[in-house]
Amino acid sequence: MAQTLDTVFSALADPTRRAILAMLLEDDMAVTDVAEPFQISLAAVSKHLSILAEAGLILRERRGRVIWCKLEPDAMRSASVWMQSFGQFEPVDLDAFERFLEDELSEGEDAAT
Amino acid sequence: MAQTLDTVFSALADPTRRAILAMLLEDDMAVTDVAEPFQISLAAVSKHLSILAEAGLILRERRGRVIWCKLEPDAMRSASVWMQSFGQFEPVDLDAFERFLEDELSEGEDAAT
DNA sequence: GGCATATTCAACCATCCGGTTGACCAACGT
DNA sequence: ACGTTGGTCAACCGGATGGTTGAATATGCC
Repeated sequence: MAQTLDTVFSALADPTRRAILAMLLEDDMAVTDVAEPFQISLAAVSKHLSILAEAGLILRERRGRVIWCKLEPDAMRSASVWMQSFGQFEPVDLDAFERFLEDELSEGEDAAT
Repeated sequence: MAQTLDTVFSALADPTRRAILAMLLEDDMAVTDVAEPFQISLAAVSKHLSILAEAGLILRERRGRVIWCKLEPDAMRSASVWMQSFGQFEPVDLDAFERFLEDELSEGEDAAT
């Protein structure tokens, strides 16, 4: 969990990882379930999850033989503050967000195809 | 100016580039002046500027034999919206921002040393 | 024209990144 | 105890990234 601007921004720079975060926004998920919609190997997804965890963006917690992934959105705060300082963007537009999320999800899956 | 989440986030993932953006927040600058505080070659800085321009984060405009770099903070909007949607962060804390900026600047210069 | 200044281009290098595969370890069911 | 399921590790591969240097281009000055 280095959680520097470097690690956070570069974690967010990959579409697969952003898609994973969007999925985790819905609910906590097991690694295998996270991997399911993507075409890449489980090992590759596992690496992505490690990068997200290293950036502090998710937590992984073993329960039995399943490892549960949980979003840790607080890790984005410093990066968000950094970005916002560059322009006084209007408060979150949820409609716009929905659209982004959908684009992102399909993008992520396409990328994995 | 692709200006996708991919290009914006990966442009922001480099400390030198973030330092450059912070410098441009103060004022428009010529390429040579942007390069001055860094220890890396002018060519390297020029590449960083290309990446920032490609992400839509800056504009480069030739005036005489000098190329002026200008911040284009609007390019951060979609990325900012994306991030904010993950947690309802409080409105920008300017004090916190000042601190980040200073850290970033010294980081960037250290990184270049 | 000829020189200096501002910036990019091109080739090259080492390292990082995202992916793969196969071996490995852990925990559950029977 | 044994096989199965969940997940990571290790080695490898090709392509991107950040840096370098030296040549090339463009503009301004005398």
